[in-house]
Amino acid sequence: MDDPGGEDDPGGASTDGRRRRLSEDQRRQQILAGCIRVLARDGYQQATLARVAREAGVSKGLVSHYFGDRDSLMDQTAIAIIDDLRTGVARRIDSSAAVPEVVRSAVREAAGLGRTSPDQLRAVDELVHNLRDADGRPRLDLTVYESTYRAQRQLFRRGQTEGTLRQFDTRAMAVVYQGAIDAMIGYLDAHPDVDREEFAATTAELLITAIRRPDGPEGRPA
Amino acid sequence: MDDPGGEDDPGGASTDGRRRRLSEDQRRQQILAGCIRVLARDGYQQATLARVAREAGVSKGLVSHYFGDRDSLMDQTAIAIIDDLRTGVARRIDSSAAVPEVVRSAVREAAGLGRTSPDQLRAVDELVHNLRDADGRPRLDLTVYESTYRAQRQLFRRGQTEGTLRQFDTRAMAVVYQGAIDAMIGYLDAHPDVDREEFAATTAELLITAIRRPDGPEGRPA
Amino acid sequence: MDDPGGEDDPGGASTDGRRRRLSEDQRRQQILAGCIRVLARDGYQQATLARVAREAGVSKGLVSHYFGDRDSLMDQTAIAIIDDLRTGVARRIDSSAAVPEVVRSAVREAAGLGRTSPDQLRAVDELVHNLRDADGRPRLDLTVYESTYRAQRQLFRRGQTEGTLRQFDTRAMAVVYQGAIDAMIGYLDAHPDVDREEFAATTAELLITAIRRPDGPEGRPA
Amino acid sequence: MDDPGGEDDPGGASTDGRRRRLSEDQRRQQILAGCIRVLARDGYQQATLARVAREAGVSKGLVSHYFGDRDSLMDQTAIAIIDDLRTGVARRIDSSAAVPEVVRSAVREAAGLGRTSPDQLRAVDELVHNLRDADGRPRLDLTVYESTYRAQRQLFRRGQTEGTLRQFDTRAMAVVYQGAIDAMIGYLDAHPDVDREEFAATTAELLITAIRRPDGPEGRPA
DNA sequence: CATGAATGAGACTTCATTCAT
DNA sequence: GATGAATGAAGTCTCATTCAT
Repeated sequence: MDDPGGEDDPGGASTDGRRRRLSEDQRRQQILAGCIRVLARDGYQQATLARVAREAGVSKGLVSHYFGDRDSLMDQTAIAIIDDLRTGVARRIDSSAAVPEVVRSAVREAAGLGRTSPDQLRAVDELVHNLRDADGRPRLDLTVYESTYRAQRQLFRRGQTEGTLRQFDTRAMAVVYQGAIDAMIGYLDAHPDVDREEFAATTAELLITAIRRPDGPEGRPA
Repeated sequence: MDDPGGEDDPGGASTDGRRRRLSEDQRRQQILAGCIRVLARDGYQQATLARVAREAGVSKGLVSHYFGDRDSLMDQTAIAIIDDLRTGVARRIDSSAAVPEVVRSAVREAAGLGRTSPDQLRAVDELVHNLRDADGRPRLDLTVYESTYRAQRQLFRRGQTEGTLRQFDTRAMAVVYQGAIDAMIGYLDAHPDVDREEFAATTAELLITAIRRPDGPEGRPA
Repeated sequence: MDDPGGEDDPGGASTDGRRRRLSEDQRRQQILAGCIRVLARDGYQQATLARVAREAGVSKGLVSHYFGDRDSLMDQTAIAIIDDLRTGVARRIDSSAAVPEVVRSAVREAAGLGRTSPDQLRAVDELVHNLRDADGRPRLDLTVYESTYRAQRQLFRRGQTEGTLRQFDTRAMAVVYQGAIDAMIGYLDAHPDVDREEFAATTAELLITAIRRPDGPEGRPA
Repeated sequence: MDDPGGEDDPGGASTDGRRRRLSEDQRRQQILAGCIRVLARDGYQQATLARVAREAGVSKGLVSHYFGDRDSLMDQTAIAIIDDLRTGVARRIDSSAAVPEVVRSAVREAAGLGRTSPDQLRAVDELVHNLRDADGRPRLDLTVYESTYRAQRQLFRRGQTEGTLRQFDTRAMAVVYQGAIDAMIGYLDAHPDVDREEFAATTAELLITAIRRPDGPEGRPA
């Protein structure tokens, strides 16, 4: 192999002082990764351009070059994370299964994210709570949650139609459900000693208990 | 009394040009109220000392005088809000009632807070997500939630002992429960058109369904 | 006099490290004076806020506090200089005298400005040539010159009516006249060794020769 | 000739994506033309290397390659413009004609430049007012104007010797004359609606009136 | 030769904090 | 006690310059 640059250091600071010319996409990924790490570790306020650049192993100017101003960087970081997380979870869930099973899978996957993508979760939390529009109003709160709620209500309605779920207000349940998931993620993040699989399974059963058809064909898993 | 300023203007900017000499406690309340309003309206980042002072109708210097530096002001604001909210909710709930009834009351009260104290809720949310220790780690997340979880687990255990609740993992359920409450508050805040009472009642029943003893003495409300 | 602050240091940097609380007007004057000196000495580009602040003997923050952003500072500096110069010259000229005499006075006063207010002249020159609107177009060029031209054309017309001046295009002459004045100021500024009074008198006669009624009542001065 | 690029695109951005290999001189002209356009349109401050390069249709690196640093580019641009303008005007003027006629031609040509070379005039104005030596002092003011004044004084002396001009201080008159020309150019630039030929002729007569021998052989033009 | 990705110095601006009044 | 003028430490952003490709 002639390629002297065989190392792959995706998202890591290259600490050799040399300039490296990377493709635009590689650079953007590198910077996004640094931004996510800083957000997760230091919070939105401390996620200054200087820190992001240092974490990504690039100069401050390059961050501005690729992402414009700070607001834009944070916006794009949020979008990238949300997209990533959704894609990943969606890929690992068989959403055509019986609804209680989908709920189990989704809770399990959500808990799994806390292990596989803790930085992304913390970062997106920072972003959701801090990004604001130019007029000062929260930027992501509504958009993100509304689309999530919509998908969950559709899932619940399917379960009701299929008879695995009892009748209930899908809107309220979507809020309860998502709130429970987020709280679980936060709890697991704060308590690394807890058995994640077990906690997720327990949580899933609690939620399923709230929604399943009491005498329905879906009982507890063996 | 010669004092012409007999008015009580709790939390409002005094627009008469005269300095008023208020008791230390009144001043602190005045400043805290301003801080809460700014946090709720503009978010943590924009809650600068200048804005807080202007909103409270006092000088910047006075804020520093009473609360030290910004971090300390925010800390004390968070503590004051949490204390306020807890005291208020606790006073309006008969915690000795049957557990499902306590849950109904608590959910209803939580929803009511969104109407009576929206600023406090938004402000405390900002604070919980942004306050950090000197070493950069989140300051409130653990402390606040742990004590809440503890109280809720005790409540659930009582219900299990008394037979109104079925057996379940109280830890996981506390997390689900608190997550649902928080999500409901956020949802109601973002959707002012929703009937709060009804949404809260619906939410409460969803949660109760998850925990009540199926054939227990506690059925659904008439 | 009880006033302990008897020193007058108009426009000079107070180099004692102590804070001094001055009236808003004094501070503004102090900063404007510093800005003018820097513009005159270093040019528009080098007139950074840091230099202006250092020259004025205040902190950078104070400049922003009183003048907003850099553009606004420069705008206000330009306005202040132009106003100053016009007021001063107008006060020293008897504009009701015969027009050739007014021209002589005006040229003499213009030349005098180069001695009494060289910094203001250099500064305003920098500003006129560099200030631009938000859309990138020159900001002062037109406004300043148009009003000057207007006044001069009125003067010329009076002379023509009174018979001291011959008939000529007052618009073109206003342009020639003002161009000559500006050039003279620039020349005298670049050649400090030249006898200003004499050069101004000579210049004035050249201009008067171009406009006076050949056989009019106004001949050359003895 | 293998060179397929036989077109001459003086000063235009080449929008075909292909690199063209041009002679050094062509490249320099291309860049200078871009620099002049940017200076004329956007002013000295906004004439960044990136903009110049984009306007010229070359890369930033090439600008640096051919012109060294920004100061050097601007210097060379100024020199090129001044040289161009002088050469052009000199070629179109019969400087051996009677002096009043030379003045008429020169004023007319100066006015014509505003039509044929407005960018060059605006650009050189920006440069004259902004270029500074390393020690911060104006770079072009003196040099440029001194040589101009010298040439004009020689012209005036010839007129005095030949009897077409009266006796006057040639130094002061050179200043008046050049100031008038510059002012006229600026005025015409700001007032495109004005009849340039007529304005120039009027201006020329005003100047000639100031300097011609009253009873000399040169009267007004028919 | 030519490009433009990458750097880093430095400008502007905001704001927590101090302190003379 | 109370004020807000004043400071100075960051932070964001731009851009001249360098250099790997």
